[in-house]
Amino acid sequence: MTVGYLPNTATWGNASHEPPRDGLVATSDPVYLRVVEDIRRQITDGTLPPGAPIPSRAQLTRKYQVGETAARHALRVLASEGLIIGRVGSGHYVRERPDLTPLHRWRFLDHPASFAADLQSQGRRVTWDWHSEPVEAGPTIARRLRLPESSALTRTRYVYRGDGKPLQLATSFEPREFAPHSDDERRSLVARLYAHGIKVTEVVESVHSRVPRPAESDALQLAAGVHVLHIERTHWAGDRPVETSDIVIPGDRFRVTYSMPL
Amino acid sequence: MTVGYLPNTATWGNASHEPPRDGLVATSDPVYLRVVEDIRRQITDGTLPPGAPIPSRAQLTRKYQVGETAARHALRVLASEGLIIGRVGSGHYVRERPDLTPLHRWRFLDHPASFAADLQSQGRRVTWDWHSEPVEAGPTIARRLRLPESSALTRTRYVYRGDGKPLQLATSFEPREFAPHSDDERRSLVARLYAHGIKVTEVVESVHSRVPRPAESDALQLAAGVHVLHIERTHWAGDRPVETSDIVIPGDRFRVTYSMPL
DNA sequence: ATCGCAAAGTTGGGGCTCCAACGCTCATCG
DNA sequence: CGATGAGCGTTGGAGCCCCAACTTTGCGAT
Repeated sequence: MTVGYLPNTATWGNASHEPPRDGLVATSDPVYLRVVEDIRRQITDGTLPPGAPIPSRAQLTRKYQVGETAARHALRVLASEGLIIGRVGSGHYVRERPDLTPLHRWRFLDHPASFAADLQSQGRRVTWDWHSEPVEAGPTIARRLRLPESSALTRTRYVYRGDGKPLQLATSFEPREFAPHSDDERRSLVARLYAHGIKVTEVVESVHSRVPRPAESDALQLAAGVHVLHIERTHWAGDRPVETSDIVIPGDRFRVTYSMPL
Repeated sequence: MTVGYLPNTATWGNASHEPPRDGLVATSDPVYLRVVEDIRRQITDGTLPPGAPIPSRAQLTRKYQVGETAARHALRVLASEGLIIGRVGSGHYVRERPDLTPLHRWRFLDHPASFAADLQSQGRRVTWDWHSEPVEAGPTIARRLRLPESSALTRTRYVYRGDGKPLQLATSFEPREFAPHSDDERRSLVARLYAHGIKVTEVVESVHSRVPRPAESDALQLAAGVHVLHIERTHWAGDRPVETSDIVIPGDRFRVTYSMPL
């Protein structure tokens, strides 16, 4: 069935065909954008509340008089924007966006796991495990710790979980001579360094957003399209960096807050 | 790891064609993912440096023995991740990612435009303009300022530009009676409030990452797939919030840094 | 040696179709 | 009355094709 190809009515110039027909024209060039914009508007202005079903591909083609490709493309764009989420066999729905749990970075500053402490203070059960191993600094970390690239460091990787689900990854780098040897020593970085005659005076954090690396996406069980917040934290003793770590958290579930007294 | 799925023998029977042929098979479920993962790996490990050309659709179909749809889909995914960028008529290229300019949020705390001050201290020319208008608080801002929803506020929208290009959007909300009436008053929020007998004691910032709203994407001239960093900043006088603003910056060009003394 | 132009290649918008895995609903059977 | 299963609808992967707008390249003419 379906022999030869039909003319394929106007891919580009559908000038003469129909009068505007749909409310305000807008005539925005790509057809799928008309669909995207219309649905996006309905989501942001609340016409379609979280959980509401989005018309299916078939329905969209009818409603907006577009081909299946366009309908499909529109849905994919909205999904990659995180506005809707598709469930196979069921349909697309307006994404319930979990409200962003605040992480109060300035409290619990010297705590074995400030992250866990903060969440626990919010009544969540947080567990974590870690793994330490000796490494060489390498270019990036060497620059951050102002050490030669071949410096002997201890790298500790942490995985934090809330009620089983992974919430945060952290990787800490510190000169090997400072590394903790017991669980007790691990408790406080500041106390540990103090025992070596080093007084930590300042903690600097640098926050940026990026696409998760595949391993992170995997470890944090991230949905497609969600970014991560990457916090580079460095402990300083005067003008000397003594420890640095990379903290990675799902961008769709957390916000980090900082308080600065005047 | 490795969640693993089912066999998935070629959907539309070209089953018998050729033997695996390509290095380690991996057989990861969707075909397009094989392409995505391979290219992503090459980009992240530096095999494909920034600016390097990505094989075209046609070349990908040959190289990976996939259909055009899959090749296309792979490229779209990589583009929406911000790893590559497509130029019509030319090809796809590994995205040059501008290194992240740090914004030192704790310096210049009470400056008319801490943002501009920071960048100017880095030797950039920053200009900005603003527009004020009276508004009602509305649910969100009312909560942030702990005021009734119908409170009379002044909203000021700022657009900051560096060498002409837009870099940051900011929207500030403050009770109408505190709003500046002259350029001079605008200079310092803290001084202005002090004139009303209010002593700002603390600035709290909450950082999260999200997809830009269309208007923001437009105003900041964002490429597809880049997120924004959204900073909610509130000035507090004791336990009373006196001003709050939303600061939006391109997530692919900036990082925000905070310093916390111990 | 340089200019101009045509051919070839590439992206991005669209179109159509097939199919597997899965969800939902409803009627039928025990 | 409750469980079960068939059928329909929906997503998502995949394939193929057409075309407009644009870049790049290489060739031939000046």
